[in-house]
Amino acid sequence: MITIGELAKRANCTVPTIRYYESMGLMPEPQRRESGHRAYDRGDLSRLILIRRCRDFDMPLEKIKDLLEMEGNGKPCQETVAFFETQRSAIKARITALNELDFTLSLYVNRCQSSCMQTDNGCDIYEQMATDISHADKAVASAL
Amino acid sequence: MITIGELAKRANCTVPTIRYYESMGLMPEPQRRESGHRAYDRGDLSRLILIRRCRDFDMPLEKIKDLLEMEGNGKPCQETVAFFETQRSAIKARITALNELDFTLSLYVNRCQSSCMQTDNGCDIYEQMATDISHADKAVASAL
DNA sequence: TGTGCATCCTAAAGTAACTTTAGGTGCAAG
DNA sequence: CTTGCACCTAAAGTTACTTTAGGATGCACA
Repeated sequence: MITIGELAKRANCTVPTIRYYESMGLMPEPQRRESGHRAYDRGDLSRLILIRRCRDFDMPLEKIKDLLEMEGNGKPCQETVAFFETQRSAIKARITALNELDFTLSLYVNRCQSSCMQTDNGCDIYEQMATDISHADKAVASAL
Repeated sequence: MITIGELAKRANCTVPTIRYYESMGLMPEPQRRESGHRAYDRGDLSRLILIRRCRDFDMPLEKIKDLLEMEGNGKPCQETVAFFETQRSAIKARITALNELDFTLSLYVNRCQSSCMQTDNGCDIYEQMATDISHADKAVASAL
């Protein structure tokens, strides 16, 4: 049996986060020591790691709850796989959008470095940003 | 002069978002018609688009506010460029993390599709997720 | 045995960036 | 003239946490 602090360390999250998951019904109410301190076992750790992993995929807590409740009942695969495929699409779209943003940022930075930061002319980065509604925006808008 | 609905459409955001920005001091209090309806001009549109663009870069509203306040005072470049460089690093890290997540998801999906979804054996996706603490996790943990 | 100091407890409030709701006004078209 | 859409304000709700307040516990060290 391990403490909540240990559990947090091993699952790479904070102590209040674990208590929060408990209050939301994602983590079970654990056993307690005489002192009242929570005592967790290996199963709790697995469950918490699973939750964190799903959160890495931006799965909302409600969905994770559903998934965890499905866990016992035979064939969660169809639904889980479908959800994961959806997540993969979202991830790809997000990557595309981020690449576009990175490109746009590089333009701004380069322009500043080669122009206004050298010459003491005024900087027009704000005008650029406000007017530069490129194809990137549509990608971003639809992906996020 | 355009309505708030028009402005929202052109800046690709919602009407309440604009009112929210106003309440946060990012958008100025606009002129009003006799009816009390807000009336915006071209400058307001530029400003809003600039704000949205910064939000695309995940710049927090407070930072955007600072930037907008710097706008008049000569040389915002140094600070802005530094911020953008930081954002670019964050974006790159995020892309790396997302690629790892996508890869991990593809493993799960492939495994289900070639195994339990074919054979009616039980699905071990949850066990996989709970135990598979690969190198990806560290990347994710540090990038987000 | 005391005495710090980290860790634990609960309950409640705060955070970011919006969205949603409730209850009402203005305006153009049929 | 009434139907329906866009607008108004103020307040509460959302998600996934984090932070704070005010105590209790556990453990190493003198």
